[in-house]
Amino acid sequence: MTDDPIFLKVWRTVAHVPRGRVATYGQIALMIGLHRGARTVGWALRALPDDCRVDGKAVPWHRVINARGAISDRGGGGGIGRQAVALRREGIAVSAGGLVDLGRYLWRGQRRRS
DNA sequence: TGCGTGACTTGAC
DNA sequence: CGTCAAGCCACGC
Repeated sequence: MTDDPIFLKVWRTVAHVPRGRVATYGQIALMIGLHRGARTVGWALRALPDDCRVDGKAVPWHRVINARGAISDRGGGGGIGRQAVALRREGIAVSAGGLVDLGRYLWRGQRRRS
């Protein structure tokens, strides 16, 4: 596991996010040991296969959003719309602008300093 | 070996 | 609440 590529760790960590909850890139980064690699997490998700499956497990990439609680704009492919729909489908309230209430849906309730 | 790139974060204005 | 700039990490060429 420690020898596995970063993106593999990211996928596995994301796969641990329970249904109906969301996690931020920074949070995922912290869990895999990258205290400042939120961008790397995004990079890893970008490399995620279309099947969204790793090691036979589905990777809920749609549960990963940025620290503002907004869906990242990956610039095309209509991905954000798809992600918003997927989140609502799990019972997560998503505003018209694609914003999610982190204080209510954030996984494990972990938050950074205020 | 070094530079550019990106689904990010945070602090300032 | 909106935009700007700087920082950080891993990967591909």
